[in-house]
Amino acid sequence: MNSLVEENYLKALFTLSNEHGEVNVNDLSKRLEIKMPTVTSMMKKLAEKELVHYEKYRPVRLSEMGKKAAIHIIRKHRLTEMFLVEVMGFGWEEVHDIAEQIEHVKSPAFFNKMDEILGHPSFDPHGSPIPDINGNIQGEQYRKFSECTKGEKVKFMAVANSSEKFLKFLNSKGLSLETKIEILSVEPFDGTMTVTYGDRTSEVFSKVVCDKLLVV
Amino acid sequence: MNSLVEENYLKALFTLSNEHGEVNVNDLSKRLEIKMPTVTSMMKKLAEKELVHYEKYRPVRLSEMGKKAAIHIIRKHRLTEMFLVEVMGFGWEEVHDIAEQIEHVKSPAFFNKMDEILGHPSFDPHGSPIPDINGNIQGEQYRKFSECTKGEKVKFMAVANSSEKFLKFLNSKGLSLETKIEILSVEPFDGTMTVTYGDRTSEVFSKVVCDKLLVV
DNA sequence: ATAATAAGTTAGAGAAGGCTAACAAATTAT
DNA sequence: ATAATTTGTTAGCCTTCTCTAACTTATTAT
Repeated sequence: MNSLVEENYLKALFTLSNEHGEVNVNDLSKRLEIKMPTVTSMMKKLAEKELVHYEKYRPVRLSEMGKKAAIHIIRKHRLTEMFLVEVMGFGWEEVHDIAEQIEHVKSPAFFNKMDEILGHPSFDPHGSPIPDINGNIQGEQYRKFSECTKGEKVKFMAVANSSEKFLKFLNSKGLSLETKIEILSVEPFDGTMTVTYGDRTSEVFSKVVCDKLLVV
Repeated sequence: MNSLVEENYLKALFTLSNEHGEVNVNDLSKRLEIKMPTVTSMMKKLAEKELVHYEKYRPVRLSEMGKKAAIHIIRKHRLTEMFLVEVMGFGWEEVHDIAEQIEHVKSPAFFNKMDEILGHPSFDPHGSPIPDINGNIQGEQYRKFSECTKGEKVKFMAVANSSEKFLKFLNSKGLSLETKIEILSVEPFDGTMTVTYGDRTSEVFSKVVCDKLLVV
């Protein structure tokens, strides 16, 4: 069995490799807010346990075993988020930190019960896919909103970041998943977009925001 | 903030002192399955943090602060058990180990939401009182069933032990909370009791079992 | 009252996971 | 091509929580 700390490394490794491809010790260090020497030594340990492939000075890759373990934790995290929103009535901006703790609970029965109560959902409240019990992930490939162009009409499907601050910002803009957005203009200089959706006739979003919106 | 490990010591200290009065290092050691020298050194640490009163070779007592912290964890544990049974549909025999993990979650909002969804329950699925948010405990004082005598008719109100094994035994005997039990006879030699309840005309319970049944 | 047993403490060690300081390798910029 | 910068590693140390071995105090039994 992997420790809570190991689980956090595996999860970070998985999500970083989905975001960037290759994952360096430095990326992990920044994501986990743990100093590089500590990360290096953990990589040695995880390599020893055959959860990662690691050679010094080279990027780190999850092994098949490591990937399986990571997906299992991500499943627990996302099921928990869904449960917190759908069953307990939390807002999508409140659930990340709680799920971050509950994902480490050791009890297949607990998460299977959540899954059952929720009717085996495929996506969490932030639009991220929930792996099934065998680790299969419904592979929706979304586009970054920031890469869309003037005149396009797209549907907001997921966020690339579940921090409370960002989600509260979206709440304040009345923007929720499944909303259809039309791009009125894109400022070439800094990527700022002017858009319309729902009853908002004209809202302006910076590139920082648009980068975190995933659409189809 | 207290660590998960400290929380477990505080909780054990609280429940043991409710069961026995004085709590010795040895009692804690047995309950937590941690060797005595480790317990001794943790007592020093908790005394340093003013969570317990401790002098060497003497029994340990929780300080007011320590008691408050312990009650807070017990509240989280019992709310969780109630939630698992009432909202998620688990059996009373399945919830202890899961609650043991979830009780350490740091999120007042999470437990307050449970409390609200459950309608501020006063007792958990095992009949133990759930402290309210201010630490007040509905102080029902139950009798040990094993101390009752022939001819008495009592009501089963709580169990003194929530282990899966014991609760599965009670399930197999069709015995659940609120059941009225009549004592047909008590064997003076070993305290074995012959009883009747529900549709069971004659069941025999050893003292080991009767000690764990709390009645009124 | 003293011997035997149980309970408690001290000392020292170890695993896990974190850190800083110093150095080495790799990458980027000139 | 070399210098500067960034990234990664090694070495050594710290804290938390655990242990065993050896010793001391307290309790129980004769």
